[in-house]
Amino acid sequence: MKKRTPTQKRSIEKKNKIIDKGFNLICKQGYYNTTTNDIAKEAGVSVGIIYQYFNDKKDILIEGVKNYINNIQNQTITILNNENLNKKNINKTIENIIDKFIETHTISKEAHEELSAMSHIDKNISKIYKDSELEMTEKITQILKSNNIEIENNKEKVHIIIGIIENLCHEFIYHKHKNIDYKIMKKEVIKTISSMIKEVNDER
Amino acid sequence: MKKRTPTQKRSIEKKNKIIDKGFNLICKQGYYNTTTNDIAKEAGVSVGIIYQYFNDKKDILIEGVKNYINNIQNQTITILNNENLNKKNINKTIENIIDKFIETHTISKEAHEELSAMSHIDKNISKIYKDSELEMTEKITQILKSNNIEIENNKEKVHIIIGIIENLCHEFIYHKHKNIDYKIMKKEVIKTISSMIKEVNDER
Amino acid sequence: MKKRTPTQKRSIEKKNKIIDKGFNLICKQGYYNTTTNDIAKEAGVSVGIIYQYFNDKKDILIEGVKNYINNIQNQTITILNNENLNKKNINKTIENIIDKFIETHTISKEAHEELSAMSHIDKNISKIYKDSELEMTEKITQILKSNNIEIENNKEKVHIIIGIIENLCHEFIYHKHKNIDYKIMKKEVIKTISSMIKEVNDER
Amino acid sequence: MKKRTPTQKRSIEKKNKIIDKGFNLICKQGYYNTTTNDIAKEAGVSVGIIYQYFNDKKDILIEGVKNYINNIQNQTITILNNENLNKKNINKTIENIIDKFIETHTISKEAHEELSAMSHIDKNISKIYKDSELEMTEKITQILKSNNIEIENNKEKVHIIIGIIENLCHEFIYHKHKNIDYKIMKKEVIKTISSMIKEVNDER
DNA sequence: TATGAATGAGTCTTCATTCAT
DNA sequence: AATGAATGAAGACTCATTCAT
Repeated sequence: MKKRTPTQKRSIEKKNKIIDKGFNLICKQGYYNTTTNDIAKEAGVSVGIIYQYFNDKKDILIEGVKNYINNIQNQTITILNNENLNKKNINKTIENIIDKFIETHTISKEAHEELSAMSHIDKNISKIYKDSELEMTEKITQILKSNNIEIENNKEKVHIIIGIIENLCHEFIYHKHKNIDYKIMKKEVIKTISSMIKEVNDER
Repeated sequence: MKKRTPTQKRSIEKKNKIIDKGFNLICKQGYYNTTTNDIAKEAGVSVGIIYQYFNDKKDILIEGVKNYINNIQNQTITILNNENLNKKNINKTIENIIDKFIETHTISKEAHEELSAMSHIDKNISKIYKDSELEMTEKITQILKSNNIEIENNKEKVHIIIGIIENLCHEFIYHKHKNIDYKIMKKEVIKTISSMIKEVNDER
Repeated sequence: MKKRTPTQKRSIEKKNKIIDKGFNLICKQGYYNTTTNDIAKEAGVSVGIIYQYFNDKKDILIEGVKNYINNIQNQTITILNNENLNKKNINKTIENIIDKFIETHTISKEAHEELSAMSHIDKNISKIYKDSELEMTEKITQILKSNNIEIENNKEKVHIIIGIIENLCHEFIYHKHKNIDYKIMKKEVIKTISSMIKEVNDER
Repeated sequence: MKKRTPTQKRSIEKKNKIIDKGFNLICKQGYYNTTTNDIAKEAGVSVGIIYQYFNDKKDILIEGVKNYINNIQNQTITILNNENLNKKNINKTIENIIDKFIETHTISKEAHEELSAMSHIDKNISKIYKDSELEMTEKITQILKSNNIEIENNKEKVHIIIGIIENLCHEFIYHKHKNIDYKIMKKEVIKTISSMIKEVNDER
C-alpha cells in the first residue's frame, strides 16, 4: 500500500503542485467542499495521478499541513534572527516582528480555521499542529536566551505572547470588526508584550 | 418554502431537542461526519420531521451556533456581574473570572474548533461569531466602566484580554502541552491582564 | 453497521426482488460485469435502497447463493420423496429423477459456474456451497435408507451419483458437444447408477 | 492493431513469462482481483510491454487457458499411453490413472474454478474449454480402441468416466468434506468405472 | 403532525490503457 | 524495444432530501 515516492524531478514537482494547490483549495473552500477532481484540475493533473502519490484525499491535507507548519516556523525563526533583539528599542523590534508576521500569515487564516476542525478527521493533524506550537515556543525561547533576554517562566510567557500576536494577526487579516481601531489595538499589543519582557528583566 | 414555526409546546420542545442534540453531535463528530439520520436518532425523532422545522441540515447548525453563543455571552456577563469588580484585589478577581471561564467553556471545546471552520459553509456562521465577539467586547467594556474601571483604548484592550483568556481556556481544556506548566501560565496571564488594567488607571 | 431488516410486507418484497433479480443478473453476466446500478434498475428500485438492506454488493450475491441452494435442495428432496423408490422399476425411477433434475437446474448452470469462481471473493461463498453438497448427500442417503435401499458406503456412492447427474445436467443444458449423443449418454448414466445401487443390494 | 509477434528469442521468453505468471496470478486471485500491474511486476516487465504482445488483459488469460489445456491434455495422453491397458488387471490400471490425474491436477484447482466463470468474459474461453473436452474424449476413445478395449457407446461412456474422475480429483484436491471417506470414494469410483468397461466387453 | 422508506446526484477511488521519454 | 508516469472513464457507496402512508 506504500505509495510511490517520486524520484524524477518532474514527478516531485508534480507531487508538490498537488500538495500546494490542494492545500490551498482546501483552506479556501473547506476540506469537504473540495473534491479530488477540483484538486486535480487546479494542479493541472489527472485524478488518477493523485492516487499514485497519496493514499487518499486526507493525505494531501496532511502533507499540506506539514509543509504549511514548516513554512510558518521557518519564516518566524528567520524574522526573529534578522531582528536585532535587545532591550533598548524593544518596542520598535516588536512592531517589526508583528508586521512581518501579518505579512507572512496572510494566507493562513483559512488554513488555521480549517485545521483546527480537521482533528475530527484525523488525530494526526491535531497532533502535528500541537507539536509544532510547542516546538515554536521552545525555539523562540532559545533565541531570546541567546540574545540575553532571559525571562522567568519564559516558556509560558512566550506561549502567551505567541497567542496574542496570532490573535492580532487574525484581526488584521479577517475580522475587521467595526468599532475596533486596529492601529490602536496593535499599539496596545506592543505595549503589553513589551511590558511582559521588561518586567522580567527588571525583576532580576 | 418557509418552514413551520411551531407554536404547540410539544413541538417547540421537539425543535429545541433537535437543535441541542444536533449541535452537540456536530461539535463532537464534525459537521460532515454527522448525518441527519444521526441527529434524528439522537433527538428521538424521525428524519422527516427535521425538514418541517429546518430548511436543511445547515440550519440546525446555525440555530445551534446562535444558542451556543448566547449561552456563553450570558454566562460571561453573569460571571462579571457577580464579581465585585474594583481595583483593590484585582488579581484575585481576575483569577475568579478565569476559573469560571474555564468551567463554562469546558463543554464547548469541540464547538469552538468546529465553528471556526464552518464559516466555509455559511457566511452567516462566521458573521454570527464575529458579531458576538464584538458585542461581548462592548458589553464588558460597559461593565468595567460602570465599575469605574475606565481604560484608555478600552475596547481594544478588552478585545486583547478576551483573546488572552480564551487562549488560556483552550490550553487548559485540551492542548495539554507537555513542558508547559499551566499553573504558571495562568499566573502570568493574571499578571499581564492586571498590568494592562492597572497601567491604564495609573496613567490617568 | 447492521443493515435494516425490513418487517413491512412491501419492504420484504423489495428486498427479495433485489436478491432475485440481482442474483440472476450476476449469474448471467458475471459478478464483475454487473453494476449495482444494473441491479437497481433490474429490480426497479434506486441504488440507495440496496444499501439499506445489504452491506455491499457482495451481500446480494451471498443472499442469492443461499436462496439458490435452498431451492435446489428442496426441489431435489421433493422429487425424491414423490418418486416411489424401490428396486423393481429402478431404471424408470432414475430416469424420472434425471428428467426433473434437468428441468429444475436449467437456470443454474451459470450460477454454478459463477459461484465456484466467487470463492476468490469470499470464503463464505465456497463454504456455503460445500456445506450444502454435504447436506444434500446425507439427506438423500437418508431417503434411500428409509426406502430400504441401503447401500454399503452409501455416502460416498451417493456423492458420486450426484456428481454424475450434475454433469449430465450440464451437458443437456449447455455444452451440446457435437458428436456426443445425449440420449445415449443419458441411457448410459442410468445404467451406471442403476448398477451402483443394484450391486450393493445384490452383494448382501 | 495486430500485436507484434516476437521473433527474437528473448522476446518470446518474455511473452511466455507474462502468460505463465499472469495466468498463475489470475488463477490464484481471480481475474478481476489481478491488475495488469500485478502481472507486470510478477513477470518482471513493465506494464507498457504487455500491450506490445497482447491486445488487452483478457488476451493474457486466453493464452494462458490455451497453454493450460494443452498441458493437461498432453499429460493425460502420456499417462494413458504409459499404462499397459488391458482387461486383466483393469482395476489397478484405473487406480494408477486416477492417482496420476490427481497429481497432475493439483496445481490447477484454482484454474479450474476461475475458468468456468470466465466464459462470461469471453465466449472464446468457454469454447476452448468445451472443445478440449471433446477432443480429449475422442483421443481417449482412440487409445482404448487401439488397446482393444472397444466399448459400445464408447464416446458417451468415456465422457461420463472423465466426468467422474474429474469430480473425484476435485474432491481430493480441495473440497475435503468431512464425513466423506475419500479412500472409500476412490474405491467406489474405480469399481464403477471398471464395471462400465467390463460390462461392455462382457456384452459382446 | 409524524414516520422512515425511497431517491439519485455526487464523491472517492481503481485500473486498463496510452504515451512521452 | 522498453519503461512507468499519466490518463480518465467507470463503479461502489453515501447521504441530504422527499414523499407515500
